[in-house]
Amino acid sequence: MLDSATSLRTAIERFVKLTQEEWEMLLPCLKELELQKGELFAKEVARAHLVGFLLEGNMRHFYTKDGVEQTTYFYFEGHFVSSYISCITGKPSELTIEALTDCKLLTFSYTDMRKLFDVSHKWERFGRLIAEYLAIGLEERMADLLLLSPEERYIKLLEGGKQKIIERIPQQYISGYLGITPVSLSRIRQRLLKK
Amino acid sequence: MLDSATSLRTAIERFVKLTQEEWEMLLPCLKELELQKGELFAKEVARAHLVGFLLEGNMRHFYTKDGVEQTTYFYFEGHFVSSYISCITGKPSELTIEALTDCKLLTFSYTDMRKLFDVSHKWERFGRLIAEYLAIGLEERMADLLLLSPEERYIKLLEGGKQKIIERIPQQYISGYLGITPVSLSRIRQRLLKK
DNA sequence: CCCAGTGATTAACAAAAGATAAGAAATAGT
DNA sequence: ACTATTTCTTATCTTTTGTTAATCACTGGG
Repeated sequence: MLDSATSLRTAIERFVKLTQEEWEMLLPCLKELELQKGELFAKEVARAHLVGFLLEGNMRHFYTKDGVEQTTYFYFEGHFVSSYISCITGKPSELTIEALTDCKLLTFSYTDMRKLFDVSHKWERFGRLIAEYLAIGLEERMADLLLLSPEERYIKLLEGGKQKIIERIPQQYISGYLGITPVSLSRIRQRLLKK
Repeated sequence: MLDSATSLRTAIERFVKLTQEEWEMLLPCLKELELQKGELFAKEVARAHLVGFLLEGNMRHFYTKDGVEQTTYFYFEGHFVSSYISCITGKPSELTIEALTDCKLLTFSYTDMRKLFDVSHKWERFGRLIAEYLAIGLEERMADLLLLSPEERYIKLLEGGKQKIIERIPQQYISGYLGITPVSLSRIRQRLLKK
């Protein structure tokens, strides 16, 4: 627990530096959680508005449309996992987060987080920076979807900093992330090989 | 100036209630700006990291790819206008904001905003809530692009709360917002008429 | 070592989108 | 009111994607 908490603290301090006192405001809110491959994180926990910090493993995050799962995001160690939008809005999440491998997480409730926002300017700032970080990622994602063709998006994924996705995630899920079908991704790969 | 400042205060107070004192922290940072139809807001101002509040008029926001403009967002009265991501990241903006009609704005620099974040927990919270608001919008946008077909996205635009876009924005720009060409949008409209 | 199950590829066809160009409709300016 | 521009629609053709189904490749369990 100590090690894992340290790893969380490091992640938080990429956004704001904490005093020991500030750090100890969060500590009692933390719980450990282990998930086996295939288990779900967000669905049942959606109404509890849980935020996770991924210590080990990979997860994916998908919407369900007409009974079909559409993967839209992946999580790796050292990053926060949450249907954050549903935490923010308070509305039930329409997405599911699934462990792609066995996972270890630290969790805390967004309700507790909100309390920290209230009592601490520093934690409030953390909240701002996390939301900004989210927005930056989403903006780039949206721009890619609007400006690039599926093939260009795949090339960008290959060449861009998202190596982990290529290395660790099955293609059927990557295709969802790119907004196309697995069949179409396979064709794109074939086309690129012939160049 | 007084009226317009009141309108800005109302917009801000949809996020946080301000005391008179807090409000007066922002007041001296405000400047009025008028743009004529076709004039640009963000491009030259990108490095100044200006944030605008739109009092009158409509604007659009577009990326330029291979010399072609791709519209991705619209602004209407009563809303904030900014390449906010570039304010946050400090990187120069790759997007341009253009007045679609004559416009009146109140502006302030993000540098000033940042100072308010430093000295006031309340303003910091405003920063968080703005970023969260941005993220919520972007997440929905991204999900729509990944989950819906162009036709479904157009129908959602027709039926959803974005009436202003349909009413006031030329189709050539709407098509960019939907991620398709103007020709394709015209065909979709034709298809829907025949149903 | 074989077999079942899953994931990836390939094939064939239908539907939709992009590109380009030409024509119709709407708008703005004089 | 008329012309000039711009915007929207329509048409044609090519490219790409979606869909469905069959095949191939890989993995893990017995």
